[in-house]
Amino acid sequence: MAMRKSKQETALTRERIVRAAASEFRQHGIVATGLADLMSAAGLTHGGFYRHFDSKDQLVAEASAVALAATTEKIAAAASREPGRKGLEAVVCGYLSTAHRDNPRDGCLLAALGNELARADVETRNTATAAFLKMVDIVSGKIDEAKPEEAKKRAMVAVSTMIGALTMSRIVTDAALSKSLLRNAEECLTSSGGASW
Amino acid sequence: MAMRKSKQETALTRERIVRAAASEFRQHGIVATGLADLMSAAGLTHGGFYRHFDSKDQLVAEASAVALAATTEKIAAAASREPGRKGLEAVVCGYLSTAHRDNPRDGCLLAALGNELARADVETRNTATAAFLKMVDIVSGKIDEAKPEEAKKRAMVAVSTMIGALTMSRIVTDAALSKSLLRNAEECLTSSGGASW
DNA sequence: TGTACATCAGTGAACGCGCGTTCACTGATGTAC
DNA sequence: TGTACATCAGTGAACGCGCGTTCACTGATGTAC
Repeated sequence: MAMRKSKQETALTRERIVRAAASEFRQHGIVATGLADLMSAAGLTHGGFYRHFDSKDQLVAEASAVALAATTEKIAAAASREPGRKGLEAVVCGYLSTAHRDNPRDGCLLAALGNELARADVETRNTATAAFLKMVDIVSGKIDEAKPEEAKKRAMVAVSTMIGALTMSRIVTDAALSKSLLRNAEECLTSSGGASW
Repeated sequence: MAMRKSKQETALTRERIVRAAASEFRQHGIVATGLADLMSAAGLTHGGFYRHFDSKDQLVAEASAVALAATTEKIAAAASREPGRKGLEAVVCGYLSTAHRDNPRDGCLLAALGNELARADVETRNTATAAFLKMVDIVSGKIDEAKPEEAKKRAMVAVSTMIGALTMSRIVTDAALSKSLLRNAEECLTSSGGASW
């Protein structure tokens, strides 16, 4: 049963653990996810964990980085599909979809872990900060009717709105309200010249 | 040492536990807060917990209700201080203040526990839903330039923005960025006739 | 190319610890007469 | 009003359990000659 694996297999195993962690943390939260759960989700026993990582915190940092990279890539892809405001709409619609709401395990880490990230160690929070700024930059690049500085401000608020609305849509027990939350935020963020509030 | 307390004292003790829980949960998260920590924060030993509550989940529900009631009251108070848009500004400035950011233990539960609330039991989530709607109603009442239905939509988005921006301001490791997050959201939510995004 | 040996990925049991929960006990409170 | 007794808030020890972490062991991989 127990046996050494080739270097290639070892690297794949490590990736598998990180991906499983990225999913499990987003689904159940960091504190609530045990290493044993996580390793068995990756198809391994928990004893082997420390061949790959120094601690749970290190895995949290790596898994967070992987999860955030996936999200920024998705957002960048949606943004580049169409130019200007149309691209912005694609980003917002994707982020504020019921599919995203119902699948935190492969969705945005910032919305899935919010408060736990605020309590995570510095490395993880640095990664989260960088990812947030990247999202802001992508969105900002799609607001072409404003000066860059102003566009960045608006983008920062827009991303905050997306995170807040998605988070609330997952908390709320009323299905209609949950959907309204997503749709209202979407409308508000994509209405071009309309009134603000 | 161990002795029976009067009914009056018992009621006060119970209140003390709920208030301590409301603080500790918001500061450290629900899962990360142990009953022993919590009881000693209330000046008691952990053994006595079950004289007052059936389970940790029951305390979570009660503490959440108390915390959320305090926040909706604060918001209502700020809103009623001045009429119309001025009142809205007071609400937003208070919510998006650095004082609020730096003191989750007596701040908004929705921002402090975000993702953990999404995983809490139904009773707790119902309470959170009701509190969110109350906040939306208060804000909505201050948007007097729009029709009630439209005002409610905007209020829902505004509250989502507030929660998202406060959450992000706590995650981010860059102090200047953290402050920008709060200020940009504040500006955006209080600028009257300006462009949207 | 083939043989001998060191390496180390993964297993499964164990470590101490703190969790939520239970319980025997204490002794002042509250009640019955 | 005073006495006798039941109640029960709070203590502190203990319950089983799962946590993060460590470790002896296995045996195929990788390396040295």
